[in-house]
Amino acid sequence: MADTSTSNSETPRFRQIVEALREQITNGKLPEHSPLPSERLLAEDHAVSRMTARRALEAVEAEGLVYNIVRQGRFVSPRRLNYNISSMANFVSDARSRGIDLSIELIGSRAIRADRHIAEKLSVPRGTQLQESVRLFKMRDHATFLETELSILERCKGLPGFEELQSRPVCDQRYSPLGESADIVIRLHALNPDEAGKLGMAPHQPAMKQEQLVRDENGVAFCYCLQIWRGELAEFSARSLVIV
Amino acid sequence: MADTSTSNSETPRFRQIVEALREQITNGKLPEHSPLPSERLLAEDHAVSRMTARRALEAVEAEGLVYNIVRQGRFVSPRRLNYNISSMANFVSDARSRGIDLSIELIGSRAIRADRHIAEKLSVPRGTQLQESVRLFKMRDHATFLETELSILERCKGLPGFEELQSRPVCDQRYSPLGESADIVIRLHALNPDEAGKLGMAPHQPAMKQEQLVRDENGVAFCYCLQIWRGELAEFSARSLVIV
DNA sequence: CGATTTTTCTGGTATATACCAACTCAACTG
DNA sequence: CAGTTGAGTTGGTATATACCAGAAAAATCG
Repeated sequence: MADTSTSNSETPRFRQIVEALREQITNGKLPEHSPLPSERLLAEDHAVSRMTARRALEAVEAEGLVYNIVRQGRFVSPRRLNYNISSMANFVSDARSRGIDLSIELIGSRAIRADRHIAEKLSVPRGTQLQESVRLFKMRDHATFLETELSILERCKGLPGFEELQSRPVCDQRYSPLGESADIVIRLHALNPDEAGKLGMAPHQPAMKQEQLVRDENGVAFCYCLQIWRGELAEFSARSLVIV
Repeated sequence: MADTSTSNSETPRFRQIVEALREQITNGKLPEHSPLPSERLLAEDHAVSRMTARRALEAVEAEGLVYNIVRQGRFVSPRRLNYNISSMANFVSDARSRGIDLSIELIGSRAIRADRHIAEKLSVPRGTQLQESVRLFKMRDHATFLETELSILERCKGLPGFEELQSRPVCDQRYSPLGESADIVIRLHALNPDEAGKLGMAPHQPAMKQEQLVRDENGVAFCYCLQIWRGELAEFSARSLVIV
């Protein structure tokens, strides 16, 4: 029986396997979307147990180099999708002009009433009528992020093309007549089962959350937008003034 | 022997334990920095194996509710530290004015020469002399993020107080004479062993990476700054113009 | 040849066990 | 009483095994 401890090698075995996998991916031996060896095969190749091989695969997954389709296998992640928060309104056209095959799928759209949480964010009374739209953004049919938009119906229904444009992304010119500024918050987020399902991931996986509170020229909020990004695909950029 | 499969319950056992833990934390039964039950104890409490209890603890850890000190235990995370990228220069004073006990430890400071990677970022020839400063930011002695600052020596050594201020954070007024704007990139990042050690975490844990490229009034970059944040403590905010 | 069934593959969950390294704290020693 | 020792704790790594559910490919059937 092999040594089950870590005494004779300073770096754990699973991390050695991680190194080997990372090498193959960054060197381009494994191109985007190509399959990695399965847990069982990798275990055999490196003469370790399946659980150890699995830990290695989970680690490269956590690094963002690899994504996972539940009972299908693990694949090399595509490049990240940049979201420039200094130029939100042009996100979709910017991405497409860079040659990215970005598609948007409308998952749901309905009228709801504000609960306590969202009412507080938008500074409206509880029960205020809101329009909720949920969209899935994909790169080359690969789910990238989920967007939930909640806008105050009373404020937005007069906007040109509001009704028919539910399938378009938030803030993509649509709000030009109203939109002025947005408060943005970005943080790490662990996927809940619902989000995970829509993004084709496992729950508890690390992801990125972006919240946007869009205000009109008077500073009054009229739209709250929540984005949940696959962590390995998210990249937020901005240009900031150092001196205020 | 208990049922080892998941057939009779739709939600896995470890996720049920996650729910229970999350409940205790968010309800305030477990205050900040208080210890969670150990893996072995939790396993006994819920009548599962240690590995299952461990997975539950790793999940709440991934959610950011809990942090881990390697051979000591797991503890409830403190609140996040906000970093306003629209007001970088005032980060430290802003935080302190909100009553946060923020301290900065200078881990290293030395002159180095630009390698290919950093030379490209700063648009300088390889081998250019740079000043590297590494700082650890702590909240109440709790490591929060790691900052590596690389500034072009030639450009910065004339600045008032450059030498003695190595222990102060980047962009904290210090660069006022030069600083004008910064290009910022934020993404998910898995800790490498070095970063993990300095932050008191395990490698491969999800973290946040912020890169800043600081430019002078002519748009010429003179400082590159890399921040590695504990994922559960990072919160980036900004105010953005929707219409450009 | 097309439709259906079966087998094989995938990752997901779960257990029981084992040893290691580092930390804590109480007991002991000088 | 300060310093050391040692037992007990903690998480980290690793194995071997087992069954499940779903996807895909192969074999079979009509």
